[in-house]
Amino acid sequence: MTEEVRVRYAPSPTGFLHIGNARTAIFNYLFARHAGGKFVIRIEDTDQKRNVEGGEESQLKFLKWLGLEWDESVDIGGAFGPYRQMERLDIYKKYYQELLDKGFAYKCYCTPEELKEEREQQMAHGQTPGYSGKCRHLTPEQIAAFEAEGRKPTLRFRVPEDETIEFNDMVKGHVTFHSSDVSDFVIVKQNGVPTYNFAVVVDDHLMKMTHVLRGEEHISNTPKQIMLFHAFGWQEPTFAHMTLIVNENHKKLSKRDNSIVQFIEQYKNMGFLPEALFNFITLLGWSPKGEEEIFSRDEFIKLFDAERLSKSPAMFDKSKLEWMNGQYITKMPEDDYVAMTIPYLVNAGLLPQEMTDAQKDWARRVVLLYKEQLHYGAEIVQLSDMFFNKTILKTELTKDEEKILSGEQASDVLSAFNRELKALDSWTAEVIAPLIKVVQKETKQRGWKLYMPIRVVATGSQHGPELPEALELLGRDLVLKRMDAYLEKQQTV
RNA sequence: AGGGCGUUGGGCAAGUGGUUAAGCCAAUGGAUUCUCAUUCCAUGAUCGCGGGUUCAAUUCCCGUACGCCCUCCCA
Repeated sequence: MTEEVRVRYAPSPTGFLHIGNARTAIFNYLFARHAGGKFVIRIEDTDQKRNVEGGEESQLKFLKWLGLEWDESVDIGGAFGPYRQMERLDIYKKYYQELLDKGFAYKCYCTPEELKEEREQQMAHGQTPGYSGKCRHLTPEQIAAFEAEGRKPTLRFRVPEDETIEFNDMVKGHVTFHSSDVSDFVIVKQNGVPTYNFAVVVDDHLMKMTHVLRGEEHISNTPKQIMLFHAFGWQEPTFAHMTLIVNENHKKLSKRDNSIVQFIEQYKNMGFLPEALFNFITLLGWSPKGEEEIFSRDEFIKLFDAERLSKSPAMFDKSKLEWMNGQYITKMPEDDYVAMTIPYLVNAGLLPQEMTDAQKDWARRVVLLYKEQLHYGAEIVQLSDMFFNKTILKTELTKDEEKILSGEQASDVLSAFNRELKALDSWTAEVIAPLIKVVQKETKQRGWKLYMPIRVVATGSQHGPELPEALELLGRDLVLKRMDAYLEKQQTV
């Protein structure tokens, strides 16, 4: 019988969910679901100083928003709880006591200051920084003396002298470390709380994790953890160290990096869709077999294969994300699209909070004009700008606009069109469109020379959606005012 | 400084001991269109560098450069 696959995403609540976190969570999730196994979320909150208020909540909230579901965690419980490390202190105690009793660990009375100085000395002499092992063989008298001083010890793991630690990484292949490159590391801090490297091992064992998929930055922690597994006589899980995600400068994405939008919440606020983000993030450091790039969550579950995790760093390509999100927006149901975009216009003060049915309908039509080209929700504000800018007569024209209006034909076209528009008793794209043809016949102008003058004067911009519909939505009043104002100015000049 | 890992066109990325070295994004050029957008077509890599193994290497081995990660009483 094969063991049930169990994997976990183990965030520390030191911040909100960012791209890197999300990627790790997604891969674990896909791996578990693909194998029909369990996906667990465990909160690693042993660094109380760095924990931030709301961090844990935010992690779960945005994971859920992205479409992940988990089988065990702080919020829904499970058979292997508690799932918050600070609630597992008693459990850890039993295990580190065991290591102490068996001589795998010892008490270290060095102060942080002493250690820091030691490190700096080593660096200054060009040596590899690392703990010297000073407290490895303390006599009972020395210990008593330290205790009498009121010093509180940390617990350090006694790293074996001359041992090769190796493992088969699902991504990197065979990886080897030598124990002499690892110095005795702290497993329990002065305050009695275990460190990450210790707690992970105990938890992963107790929670029966079969695989550990995590970021590559953990690869050098792995030998430490393996030594702990061995000290306990436990079988270590299979490791998979995923590529880092790097920014445009090829640096690891860090929470403090401002060159890139990091947090899932920010993407949500900008109007990125969870499906698109999920899709995009999954393609960071992993690739499917064929040529397709757009996949649903269920398709990913079916396809996911850890063999195809890539070894080299993935760069976060914002423009591709925008493209991908645009693909999802294009396929979105119209109602959803409208519901997503309108709030951005309201927030920008361009639309009233409370709208009449007519206003709603108008806004809907405006917004729908851009459905195919919108990359993300917030972009609607700039894209639809021409429907909210009520300037009658532009005073400053761009070079192109000047060129468009300077032609002799421009005024003819404009006055002819203006006259036709005024004769209209209704105002819809359907009745406006034929008028352009009428003007075409009358002035013998067509194409660029026909449309552009009208567009520039009536809409105030040389770019925009289909002219007749744009004019309809701009409204009769505004369009006529603009044309009149322009023509009048032409005459006075 | 030590250890680990990586290196395929601007970005992502597939792939193989002998191929025209996929595909996507971006860029540029072109076609269509009143413009933007859309759509379509086109354009670009001697696979970091040097050596070796081999009839043959981007693919295997060694070295080197560069990059990144770790070396914390952070995770």
